[in-house]
Amino acid sequence: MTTKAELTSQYILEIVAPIFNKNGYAATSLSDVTSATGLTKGAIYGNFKNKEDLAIASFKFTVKNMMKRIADHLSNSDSPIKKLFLITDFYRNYYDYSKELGGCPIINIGVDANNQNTLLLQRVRQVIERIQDQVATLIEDGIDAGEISSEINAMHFAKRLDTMIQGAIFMTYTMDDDFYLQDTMDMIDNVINTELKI
Amino acid sequence: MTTKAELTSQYILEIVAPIFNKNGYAATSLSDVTSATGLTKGAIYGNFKNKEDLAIASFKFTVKNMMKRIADHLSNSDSPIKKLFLITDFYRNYYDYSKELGGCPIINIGVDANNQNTLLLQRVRQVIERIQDQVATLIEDGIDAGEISSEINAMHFAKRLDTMIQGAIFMTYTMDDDFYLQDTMDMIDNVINTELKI
DNA sequence: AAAAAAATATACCAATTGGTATATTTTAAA
DNA sequence: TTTAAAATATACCAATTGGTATATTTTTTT
Repeated sequence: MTTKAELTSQYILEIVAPIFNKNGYAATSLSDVTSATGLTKGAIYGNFKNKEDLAIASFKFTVKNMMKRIADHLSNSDSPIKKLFLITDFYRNYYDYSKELGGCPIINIGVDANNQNTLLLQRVRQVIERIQDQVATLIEDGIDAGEISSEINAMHFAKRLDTMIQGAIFMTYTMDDDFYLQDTMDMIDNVINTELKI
Repeated sequence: MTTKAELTSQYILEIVAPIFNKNGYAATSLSDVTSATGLTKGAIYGNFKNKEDLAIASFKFTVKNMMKRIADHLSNSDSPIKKLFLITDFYRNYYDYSKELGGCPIINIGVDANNQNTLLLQRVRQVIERIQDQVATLIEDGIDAGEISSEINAMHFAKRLDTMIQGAIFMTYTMDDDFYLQDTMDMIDNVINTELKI
């Protein structure tokens, strides 16, 4: 059964997660939190230990949303190589989608937490590792299925993919220009076609 | 002649620029500034209009340092194509070097200023555009010199290069792993050799 | 419906925030 | 070396910060 507090916690995160994602930890004050939610400090501190706890929960909330969205998109095919193309397809719409979340949580919190908040940085690293593991597994599945060249180093390629995608997201956000994201996805599609695909 | 205040301004920037770069705007307080410099608010506000003015001056200071360093490195060759390789060569040592600056100013301030500080974001965009223009010019020079294929779209390639480099810097910092930077430079060198070089 | 428990609101706290007016010191000009 | 000007330090300001103790309300259990 869902208690009142659980509903409130969920409601707080829905409202607050994009704010932390957009502004970062230090630039988000508790008055931002209370005024956005319409709740008082009593309600906030009744549901979260402190500001850091709320920021971490917010990051987890945003990432969970994002990961579910990717997983849903990838479920449109059973073929590993097609799933790879579905990844680039997902990121072609990422600028619009991620704006709803307050930006890309990995870049925003990754940069914000570096030199600032160890716990948050740890979380970001875990998420990056998880994503890379999933992509690497996908590639290995593709090799096993005879869709992808066995010459490919799965984790190595996963890291390259991730690096290019993060670069594209950063550039698109900073320059407010979707070209970077689209062009990078073109490039990755091309690599998949010419280097991975059998 | 250099006045006392000019020396002080310079001194303040030397100390404070890495702090703003590391922590971001909101997470850097004026007490951080005074305690790091050993000066009082009187001295700070005598030399800078306000916190924002100091943050912008800090960003300019850091970028100037970085741009000079790149320019110096590129002066080791007159050949445009060799200058391209010198760019990747420069970024192979970027993690260590940029740590002295408090991190990569483009990524740090780019992310920090987005949705937060319009003036700072404008500055970041200008720097990115300047860098891309310089790389594009380099490629055009290479085409004119017969070193680079005339098939190459200079600005297009400059943007791709920039995107990959920023992605690599972000990943290396966030994961504290120089692999991303080294591997991306390997990749770019390979692209230059196989797609650009005549 | 009454009582117990849970959740939220209120009122407060000391510390810190960016910023300023003014006093003091240091520098440069006469 | 005196004097004017420039630079820096001091002392203060209201507003805001994250956080807490307690009062009140709401929910759940009996």
